[in-house]
Amino acid sequence: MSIKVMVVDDQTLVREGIKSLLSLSDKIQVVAEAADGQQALDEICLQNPDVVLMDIRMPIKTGIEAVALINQWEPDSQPPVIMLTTFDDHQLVMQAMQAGAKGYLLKDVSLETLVEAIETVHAGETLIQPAITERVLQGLQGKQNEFDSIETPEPLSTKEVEILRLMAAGCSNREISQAMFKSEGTVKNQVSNVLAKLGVRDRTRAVLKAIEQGII
Amino acid sequence: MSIKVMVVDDQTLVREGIKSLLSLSDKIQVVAEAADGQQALDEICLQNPDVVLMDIRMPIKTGIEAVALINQWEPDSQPPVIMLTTFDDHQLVMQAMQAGAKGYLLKDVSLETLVEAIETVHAGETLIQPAITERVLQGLQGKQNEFDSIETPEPLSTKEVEILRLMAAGCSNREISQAMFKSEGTVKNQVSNVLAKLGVRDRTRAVLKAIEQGII
DNA sequence: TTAAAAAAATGACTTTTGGCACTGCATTCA
DNA sequence: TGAATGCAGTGCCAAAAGTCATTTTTTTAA
Repeated sequence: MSIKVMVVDDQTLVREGIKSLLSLSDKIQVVAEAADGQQALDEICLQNPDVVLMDIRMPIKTGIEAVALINQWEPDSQPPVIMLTTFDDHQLVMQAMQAGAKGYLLKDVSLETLVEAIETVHAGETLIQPAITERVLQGLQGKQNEFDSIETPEPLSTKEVEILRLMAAGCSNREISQAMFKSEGTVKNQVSNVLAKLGVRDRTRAVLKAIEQGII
Repeated sequence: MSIKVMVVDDQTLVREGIKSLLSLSDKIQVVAEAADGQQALDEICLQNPDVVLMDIRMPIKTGIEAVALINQWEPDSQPPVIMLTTFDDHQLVMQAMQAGAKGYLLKDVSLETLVEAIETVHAGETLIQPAITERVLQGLQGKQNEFDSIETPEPLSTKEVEILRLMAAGCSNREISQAMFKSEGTVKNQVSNVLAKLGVRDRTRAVLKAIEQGII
């Protein structure tokens, strides 16, 4: 029994393309489509899809409005909605999630990933990607979520900035220790301090944050 | 005899979708694809498509840059290029036209329109306002930017780009594995491949390189 | 249908990272 | 004097990252 999917996107080429693509999978059956949020609502009632793939930016009724309205229906008649997004959409994506979308995927995703995501939400599970792609969407100049933003931007000492610069140059702890004539253990401690002050958990993010904030 | 078409778009879903869609028409045969301008140039040499459909906004080399470079080739080896654009972005479109594109289409067109557009440019005509555009082209084809990438960076596969983007979002291997519905071991292998192809030794450098080259 | 190729997974392994607790040392300031 | 602070170092530990060889699965092509 294949999963009944509905595709909502205002761009004909994209919508038809995704339809055509999904038709290659025998696990998926595209049973409906729509070019805007309003049409989507109507079609869902008519066709009862198992899963809805919905673009965010659409005329008449946006994907966000559509999701919000779907969420007011009786739980049994609510199909899970996966938002399809581009890199430009971060704010909208968060709105959509709050409105009740079950997850979102970048359009930059492979067919296999898409199919697996559809299967996942159809099985009643939540897409894990949201928490992750959020950061992709936010990109380099992303803003923090509310919890992080309470952070006191704890100032880095001169040495810590030096360390951070070397980290951002791609140096390993050992290389940093050699560059700064310190023991590797000391460097590790310093790196830990930097991570803590920046509120991140590993050096990759520290570097990203440093670039973000123009520290380097 | 069908028209050999190449599809260039960085968003996998869109690219594959258009490919799949075009395959429905027996007038069209998709013989190649690419995810960025650089790949596009390589593929054109290899596959000799009759017509190229190209997105404007892409990493590494934009559609505009790619068109500009194609236009430096010998006239016989220049396939006509149709730009695909998401929004009505006059600025970029005009740049692309000046760089030598034969026309542009919004992605919001039907399959039939797309096919007709392909046939049109394949017949040697220009898509929009031929008289005017043609003149504009004549006047502005002298100046070219010459940035040749001497290094041939080994091209990343679709999945590898997906991985790299997640890496650049600060995701751990485990998070990536969850986002892509793969095992952590597989992700480690893939990450290793990405590192090798980028010629770097750890993920921090990979991310830095990705940022440098605009992959993310 | 079978063979070859690509993608995915596994397991064993080494290195790197990051966290933590604790010591020592020098400087500053009340 | 002594408490506080910042910097350096040590040792230990667990987790994550990265490498490699190999197997299994899936896809693709012949």
